[in-house]
Amino acid sequence: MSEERSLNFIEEIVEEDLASGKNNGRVLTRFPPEPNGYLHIGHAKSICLNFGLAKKYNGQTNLRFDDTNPVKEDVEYVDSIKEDVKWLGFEWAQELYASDYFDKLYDFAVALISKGLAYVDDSTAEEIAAQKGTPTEPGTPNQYRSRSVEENLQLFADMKAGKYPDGAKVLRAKLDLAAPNMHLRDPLMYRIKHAHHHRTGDAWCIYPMYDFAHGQSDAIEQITHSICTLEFVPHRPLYEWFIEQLEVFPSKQYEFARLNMNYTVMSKRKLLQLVTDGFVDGWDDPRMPTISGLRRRGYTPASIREFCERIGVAKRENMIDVGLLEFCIREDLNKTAWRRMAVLDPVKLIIDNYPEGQTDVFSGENNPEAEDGDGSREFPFGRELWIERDDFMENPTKKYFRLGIGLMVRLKNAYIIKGESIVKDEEGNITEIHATYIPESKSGNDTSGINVKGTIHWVSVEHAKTAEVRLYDRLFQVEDPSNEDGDFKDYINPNSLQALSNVFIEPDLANATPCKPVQFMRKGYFVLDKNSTPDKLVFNRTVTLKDGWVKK
RNA sequence: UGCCUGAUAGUAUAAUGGUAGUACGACGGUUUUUGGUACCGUUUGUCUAGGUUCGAAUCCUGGUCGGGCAACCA
Repeated sequence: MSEERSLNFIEEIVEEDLASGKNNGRVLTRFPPEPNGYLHIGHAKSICLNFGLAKKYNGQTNLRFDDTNPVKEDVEYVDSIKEDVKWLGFEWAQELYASDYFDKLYDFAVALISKGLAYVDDSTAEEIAAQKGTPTEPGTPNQYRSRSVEENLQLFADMKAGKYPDGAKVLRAKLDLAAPNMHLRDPLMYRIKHAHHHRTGDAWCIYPMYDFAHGQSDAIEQITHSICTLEFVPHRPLYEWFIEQLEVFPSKQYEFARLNMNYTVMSKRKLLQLVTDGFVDGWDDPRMPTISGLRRRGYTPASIREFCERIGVAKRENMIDVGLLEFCIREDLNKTAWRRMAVLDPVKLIIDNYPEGQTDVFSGENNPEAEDGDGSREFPFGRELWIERDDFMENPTKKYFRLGIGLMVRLKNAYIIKGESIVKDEEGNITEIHATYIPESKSGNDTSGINVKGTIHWVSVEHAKTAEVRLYDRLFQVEDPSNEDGDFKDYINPNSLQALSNVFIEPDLANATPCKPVQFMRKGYFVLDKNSTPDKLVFNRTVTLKDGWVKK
């Protein structure tokens, strides 16, 4: 089936390269995160693309941390990134760091200075910005641009030696201050930062900029296909210029459109704000579009890989409906998750004609999708049960086929019952529903001849365990919070988390284990939260079941 | 009034000069001891105006609209 799928434009490029014998048939990609935040679903797209390509064409992928800005980076992020990539199911050929190449990069810079293609500029950031001109006006050179090679060499060495404070000088490429492409107007190559680096410590006080680190790292590793997102398209001429001047391995850069998904944000900067401002419970809050958040929410690696496969890879801006992600996790979990019964919003059901103190034990298959039901488990039945409050309707509409006075419904894996009467408190809330059961309708041995339309889930009052259940909704109230007026945080959905502290679950659920998703029948897929304990079970709802019932 | 880049159903994504497909969604139906699943069916599209061609989503020209670019961020 995968051979029937048409190729995306990058696969086409790779196949052309393979056909023409380029790189001797070698395919080496890289995934290059900056360790300044946690990975999100957009990174998953890039991971699946880079690792998937290598896998498909017998190549390899390096994990390379783009750690050239020490003030923003941290080992916490390095560790989380490695965990997330592994969890998604991918193996990198080498774990590398741009900082591994600092010596090499320094030599590259010296080489460019020696060729008269780079110079040390003493201007302030503001002056440099002003001298760059605007997109419609060319930039103007300053006096530093004409410094001699010897002077530049000495100054750059002094920069490295720590003779100057932050911001005092920068190293710039000498290109074209009138270039229509702003990135070619003498871009910065090095800046001074007396900052502690998470790997190189205090060995350096000058750090290369992205444009003078990324392509060079690609070349050092002999990356064949360097895949990045669309905003780097205007950097490509620079990428190629440096490679050409340095006469290093000619890695090629290709750009695809990043993933956007509605009702969330997809930038590390914004996600960091949600974390630091306390709108969520950390990077792995189940509402976050981070890999770790999705994992805690109950998403599986396979479902995320499938999602990345389905969204495709192209060059046009896109906005993916979060519904597609939900489809992918339902599709996966439907086949694997064991079915259990849990009553989220309980109301008491009393079966008047069922003897007090009597207990039946019923059983139900773990998964009706599996050949043999994937085994089964037992659960007790008694005179008093918890059922879902909205599985009863006092004045049922014609199309409602659950419980009502005089209406019959099947208790899943047990008996058919008929609603008889209700008891209300002073405020008019239903406190008890009374019903009678049909003894001949016993599940698996039904001789009643009665056909009911509806089946509802239930839990025995006497035997039920309790749990906390957390229901999640979209984090934002609008499709594209970043594109609205004002601050994106103004559009946060105040009801994105609903915690139900008194949920009744069938006894077998006490054996639930983390990482093992379950389906609460008719309610959705759930997974144990990382903070769950045997004494206080906490379930996260991954996703609801698709609801084909439109009320009214 | 610069440069780069893109435009195909509601959303994504194919068709690489030769019947505009697929998936998700929506809608309808069959099955069902989950209003789930499965299965079947319906619906909706080439930004625009010209041109080349026997034939254009595809090639050419103009326009329109979207995105990116002027960080000592990546």
